Formats: sequence, C-alpha cells, structure tokens
Amino acid sequence: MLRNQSEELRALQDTLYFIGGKWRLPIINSICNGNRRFREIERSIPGITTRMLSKELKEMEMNKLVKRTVYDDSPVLVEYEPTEHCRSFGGIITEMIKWGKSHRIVVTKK
Amino acid sequence: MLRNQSEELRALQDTLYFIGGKWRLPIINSICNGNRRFREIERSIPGITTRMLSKELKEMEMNKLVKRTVYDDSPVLVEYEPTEHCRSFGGIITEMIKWGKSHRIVVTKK
DNA sequence: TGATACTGGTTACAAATGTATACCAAAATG
DNA sequence: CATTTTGGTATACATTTGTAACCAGTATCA
Repeated sequence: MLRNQSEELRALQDTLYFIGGKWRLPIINSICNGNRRFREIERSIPGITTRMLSKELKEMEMNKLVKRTVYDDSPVLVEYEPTEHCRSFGGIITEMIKWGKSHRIVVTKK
Repeated sequence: MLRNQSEELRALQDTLYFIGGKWRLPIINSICNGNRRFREIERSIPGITTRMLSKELKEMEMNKLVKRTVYDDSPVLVEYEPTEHCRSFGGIITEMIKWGKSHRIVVTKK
C-alpha cells in the first residue's frame, strides 16, 4: 500500500467537517450559479428553510465563502457573492451531481 | 445557460441525502481500503463511536453498500465487504481528499 | 385607501440526530 | 485467574435541525 491512508482519511474528514450538513453544498452551488439575493437563493433550493439559510450564510461569511454586501437604497438590498474559496468546491459538487444522476433510479426507488 | 440547473441540484441533493451524516464516507473509504471487521473499521476511523458505526453499517447493509457475513466458527467472526455500489463513491471521495489536502492550512487554522 | 405580498431576516419550541459511557457474554491471552 | 478482545446494545444527555409564527419597511393591487 503506497498511499498514506491515515493522511487521506484526515483530509476526507476535514472536508466533511467543512461541508457540514446537508445545506452547505446546495447553497454554494446556488450562489456559484449566479443567485445573489436571500430569497432568490432560498427559492432555488427546494426544502431549505429561512432559518437554515440564514444560519448557513452567516457561517459561510465568517469562513470567507461568501461576501455579504448591503446596499442601503431604500428598501435595503442585500447581496451574497461567491469568493474564490467558494468556487474551490466545484470538483466535489461536479462529482456529486454525476453520482446523483447515474444513481437516480436507485435513490428514488426507496 | 445550457445546463439544467434544477436537475443538477436534485442530483446533488440526492447524493447528499444518500451520504447522510459525517460517518458514511469515512466508513465506505475504510472498507474500500481493505478493512473488514467491526473493530478494525472502528479503529481505522478516529472519533467514531461503536453506536454510530453499528447504526451506519446496518443502514449500509440495507442499502446494499456492504455485505455482512457471519462465519460461525467459535468465536463468531463477522465480516463486512464492499459492494460495487460502495465503490461508486470513489470519485467523490477522491475529490474530497484532494480538497482536504490542499486546504489543510485553512481548516486547521480555525 | 386599505389589503396583500415581498424584502431579509429573528425567535421559541419540538423533533431528530449525535455523543458519551457503561455494559454484555464468550473466548483468547498473559 | 485477571485482563483484553470480539460484535455489538442500552441509556442518558447534548447538539443540530425543522416547524411555524412573527417583525418592520416598502411595493403592489383593486
């Protein structure tokens, strides 16, 4: 065995820790696909609630995954933009979309 | 925009649903790396508890991700083997290991 | 001129999920 | 004969997630 398994496992667990729950990646995907406003992102992700989106966006801002800008026109306008860091999940997301597409029958059978 | 975004999002969410919590992928990884026995898998994943491993393995058996065999020598010997389905997560795991390795500094800084 | 809906969220409570810890019987090891 | 290993289970507790209502400010519609 040439690969360092425990190093790989640690990298895998780090990534999973960073990705966290079930909403982080869909949100990253939505924002990277061009959605910018709170309700726009919310509507683009079936099943998410205001509470979870709000919570995730806050954490993602702290982790420099998104940049939050408030335009103080009246009414106020809030915009979320992806950072480079945010886009670094592209490979993982692509692989997951690929898996989901080719296993759709299996998943929906349940 | 040529890609079908809502179809991709659905595929992504299906995959996330299937992967579930934070232990499924490390377990798949461990078993695909050759670990076969309960305590062996447990020891190979830092942080996991007996309860979570037991719970996950049960679900994974139902979802045909692993094959559980009981060899009734005395003492009893239980073996978990990966199925083809299990190995289909290879691409996702590889991408996650890649991400974890290249972002280690960022993650450990927290 | 109200009534309704949309903006970006917050709050309180319930349900689900995860963690910690102890425990089990049978067999092997020291 | 005491400890360790096997493959787990049971119980209690903590954390996370989901449900639902609500908020002020503005815009839209009849």
